Amino acid sequence: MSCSPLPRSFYNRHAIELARSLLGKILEHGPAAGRIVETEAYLGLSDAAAHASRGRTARTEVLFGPPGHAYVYFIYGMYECLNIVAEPEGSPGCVLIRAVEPLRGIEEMRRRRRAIQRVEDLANGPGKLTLALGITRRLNGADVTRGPLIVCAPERDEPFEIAVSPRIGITKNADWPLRFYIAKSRFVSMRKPR
DNA sequence: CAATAGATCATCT
DNA sequence: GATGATCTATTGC
Repeated sequence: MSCSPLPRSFYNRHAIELARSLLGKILEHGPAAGRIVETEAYLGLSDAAAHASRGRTARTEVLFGPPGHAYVYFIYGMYECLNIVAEPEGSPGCVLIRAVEPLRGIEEMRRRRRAIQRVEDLANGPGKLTLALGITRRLNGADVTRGPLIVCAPERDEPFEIAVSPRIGITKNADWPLRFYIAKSRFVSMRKPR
């Protein structure tokens, strides 16, 4: 089962706007798919917490490229995190995907996360969802409008309320309210800001 | 329940 | 050489 990707124009706007708009959308990688329930905006040069704040390097290259591409980076020697590049080429805003609600390919997700019992815990964190969906650095720079990793609109648009909080796990600009999540979702990550 | 330790390495100083 | 957009297991109350 597959969905049809959102167009590039969807991503060509400010990171904060994109972070809100990605909530409720479907993230699909092969047989595995989930509904995006939690995101964070990273703003670029003005945002000391953003990787791109230090300018253009080998790692941050994709952030400065055109919108609608995946930025996947390796963190803490162990995990990988998925971002979607926002804003026009040259402007490095992006959106960190922090949690998804498993929809399809749940058996595949369980296989990739052996020890996990509850469906709620399969992808409720940035490092967990990449494991559950099989997303690795091989997908860094991949075009999210073309696959194999794609983002698309849900078949039925269900209304939801968006909650806002500070971003999680950062030390710089730790009070900026750039984390967005679906208010009543059981699938958002639980860790507290620091 | 909350707090913390340990795993482990690419990136940048 | 230190740090980091994390997660899990374990310890302690």
